[in-house]
Amino acid sequence: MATNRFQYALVDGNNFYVSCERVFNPHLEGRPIVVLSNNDGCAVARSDEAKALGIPMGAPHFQIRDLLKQHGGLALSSNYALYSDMSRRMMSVIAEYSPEHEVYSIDESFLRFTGFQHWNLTEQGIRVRRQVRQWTGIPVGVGIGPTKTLAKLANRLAKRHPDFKAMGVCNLQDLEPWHQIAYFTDMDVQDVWGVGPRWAAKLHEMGIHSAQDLKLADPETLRKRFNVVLERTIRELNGTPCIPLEEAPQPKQQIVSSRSFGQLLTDKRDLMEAVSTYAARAAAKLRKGGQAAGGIQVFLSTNSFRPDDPQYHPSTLINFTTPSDDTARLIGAALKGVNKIFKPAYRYKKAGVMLVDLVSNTARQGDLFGTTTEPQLERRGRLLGVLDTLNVQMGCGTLRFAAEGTAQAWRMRRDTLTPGYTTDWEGLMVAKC
DNA sequence: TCTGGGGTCCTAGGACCC
DNA sequence: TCTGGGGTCCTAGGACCC
Repeated sequence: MATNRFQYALVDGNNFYVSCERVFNPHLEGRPIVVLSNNDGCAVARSDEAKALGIPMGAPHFQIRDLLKQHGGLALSSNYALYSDMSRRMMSVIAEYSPEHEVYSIDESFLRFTGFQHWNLTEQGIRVRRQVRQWTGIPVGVGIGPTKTLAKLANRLAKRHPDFKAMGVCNLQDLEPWHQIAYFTDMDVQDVWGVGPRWAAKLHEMGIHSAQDLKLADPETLRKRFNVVLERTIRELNGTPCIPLEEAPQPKQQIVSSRSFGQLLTDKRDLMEAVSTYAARAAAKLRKGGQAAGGIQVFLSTNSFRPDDPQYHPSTLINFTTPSDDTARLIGAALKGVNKIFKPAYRYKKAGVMLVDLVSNTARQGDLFGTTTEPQLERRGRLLGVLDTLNVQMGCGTLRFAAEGTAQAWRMRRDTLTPGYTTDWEGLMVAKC
């Protein structure tokens, strides 16, 4: 492989949520552990032992409960407050290794090395891995290559291939060309970043089975049969960077807040409470990003896993005359939406809101026909600021609007939630002598 | 009984304008 | 006998990601 000016490293946590739990509870080591999605629905993270039992990603909890029990395993409710905090700690360690750093997801980040030609990046990979482990307790894998797609691919080898697993680092630069071809030929095309199940099936039909096949495919032809995204993937596999490093988070284009309910709902008041809560949560996210929404979409849904039940999946969009970040206004619009689409006699499983047409709060258009004056907006902003601060400091939902309800019969299930070890004074560990 | 949530980008096709 | 064409904007749907 020719030496590029840049090299990318992808550092990501192994079985991240499970690893976060294990940091604080050593009894979880060596056992099949899964972390469940919201509402304790299905497995979203699995320990190696759980994977070895054949538990697939997304397996419904009720289908794997017995298997886990038989093997001394455990299913935990997800503790996102804990995982976000652990993520922040992990990222701050990783960021020390290059001035060019992108946080790609809760457990993954890219580093770019520019002008590090004389460094041994494999050594750097080993160091970052050791340091993250030592400082946060999280095991990570490191993949290094001349593009993001290749770094992802190398990371997969680092975590899964016996040749690299012990070291936990795979640097494509270290491999002889024939050796690289062997690894690429060994990898199914669906395991390439950017190729999902649909495209993989179509590619297999065309005789493109492995990462190596895709690398050698004609980008122009595949662009016509698929789209420009796949063309970029092919070019990236060949060492041409097409996907930029995004060091600053991009402003959001939409904000979604939705949840399945702990039980099926039929009462309109329950739905109104739930939707109000989601609208409030979305509004808080909106203000955190310094944005305002031009509209809000509300949706309800029955349980589509029960095809014999009457199905109903309505949605409606309410546009504002001027963009807003005011919880009260968003809740008001959301409730209007519920009124519009709610029909009795259905059993609802899920509801949500989506904020759309987001604009930066600094560049907001004034309300030509509105009655709200600047000082009123100003006071309103201060009030919402206090609400946000309190909810961050004292916990989400400490201060809320009456429309969100108090009993909240529809709240999600979290039967096996672990303590907020690093995010809640009550969850702090106690050392006993 | 029990099946997640939150995002992005691309494309095709229709509406509309001149 | 004869009925344009090009550009832009918007939306829905489909694919992908974690």
